[in-house]
Amino acid sequence: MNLTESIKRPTLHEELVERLRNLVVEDALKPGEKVPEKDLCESFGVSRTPLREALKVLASEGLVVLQANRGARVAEVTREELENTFPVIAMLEQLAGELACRNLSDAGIAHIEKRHDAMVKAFISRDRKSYFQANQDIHNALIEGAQNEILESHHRMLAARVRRARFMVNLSEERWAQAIQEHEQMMEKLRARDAEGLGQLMKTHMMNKYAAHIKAMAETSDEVEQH
Amino acid sequence: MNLTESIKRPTLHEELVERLRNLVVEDALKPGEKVPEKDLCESFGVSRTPLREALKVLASEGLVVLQANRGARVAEVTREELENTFPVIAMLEQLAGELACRNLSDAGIAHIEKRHDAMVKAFISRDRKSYFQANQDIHNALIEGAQNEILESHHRMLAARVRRARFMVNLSEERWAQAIQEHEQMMEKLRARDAEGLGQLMKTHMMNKYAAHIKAMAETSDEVEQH
DNA sequence: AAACGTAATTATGAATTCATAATTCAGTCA
DNA sequence: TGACTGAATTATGAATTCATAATTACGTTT
Repeated sequence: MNLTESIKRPTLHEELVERLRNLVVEDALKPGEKVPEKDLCESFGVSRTPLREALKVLASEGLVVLQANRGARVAEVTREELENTFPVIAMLEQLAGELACRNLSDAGIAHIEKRHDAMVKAFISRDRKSYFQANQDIHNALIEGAQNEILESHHRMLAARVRRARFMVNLSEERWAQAIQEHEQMMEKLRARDAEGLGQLMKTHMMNKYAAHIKAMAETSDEVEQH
Repeated sequence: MNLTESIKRPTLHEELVERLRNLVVEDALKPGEKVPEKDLCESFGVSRTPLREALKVLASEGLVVLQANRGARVAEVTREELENTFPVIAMLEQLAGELACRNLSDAGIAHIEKRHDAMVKAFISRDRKSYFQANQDIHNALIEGAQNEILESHHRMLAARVRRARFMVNLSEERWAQAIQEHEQMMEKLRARDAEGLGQLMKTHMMNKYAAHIKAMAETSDEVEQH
């Protein structure tokens, strides 16, 4: 046990940052919506001061936008923002792959292997919910496995901004199969502890995910136009 | 001109974030030091509320550390943090190099060429101040040239954390010459708009900078031990 | 009725106040 | 003298208050 570790007692505003972030990521507060300061204060039972502090932090993370004298709005996820974000996430995932190969313990790899198997099973039975969960677990384990806090925090920030695009819901059958295949390859590289290889694959995997998202978006807007 | 662009009128806390960030990066507030809330309020002529809001933001950027009921301290730059930060910056620079090659205008490249020449001149006359300035300008121009706001903001955040290490002061003659050579190569790739090539070089350039820093640190601590 | 202008209301940014935790300092006792 | 105790002081987190900007509601005019 590390006795130098400081006692964890979250302050009010830290707690609020967490909660508000969830509201935004979970889509309880929709993009473009005004953040109802007063209501939130009441439902959380806090005064405006800590809530506003939390909003400032969220703004610096890009999850909300502050307009002088007009309060905060949930940031819109623009096409341009996604276009800019994906390449950055892809680079971070590449680095994470490289580092995870070097720094993960055998047990850590074994754990990912288990989640991978669960993910494949979920794919076979077309259980989207379990699939997404396993997929998420694998990516998180790889990021954590990199053992680089800076990398992790920046990845988390970017992932939060992107997750709101909810691009996973319109996962096509093709893309799903392709993603599984990519994950198979990733596992091979991880088992072989081929750092460069895994990094390269993770980068590509992320960019393919983006491409699929763009494609799905285009198709959706086509449908809309037809109405 | 874009008429939809909102009017820029910085609020108090945004202004303070800027100013405080500078105080930390410029080393006016030293790592580990307590941030003197009261004094800063007086010298800036503001109340504690906006200043504290600014501190929360700086904390989320990792520049200061908040301790519950004990205020804020300037974050220490640990060896481990540097070790984690450099590879991440290097990846971002790689991406910036690739994107800059594709997105910079010819005029943009010409401008960088000018600053490069100024940098070489400064090297020849061993004018450290001008050298650092030109170097900084070149890197900034390349990051901006990537035309990716997400990339830019995350790079800025990380650069701020690292700049405080003041690793540039102990620039050895060897490393200096090597850096110039690397910059020459970078210019070649940029002129040729070789995106992959420039990206690769910028990544390596950053990691070499890190290696030189580590070496300089080791030598400094050796000297200390001899005393 | 639609458009404009103005007053009332509300929301926001920032200062101030308040309760409490942390720190300093003085006094006591070994 | 030096370590400990507890009161006084200070600093901090959060609530409240206050001034002002933004929004809404209303009335007037055409």
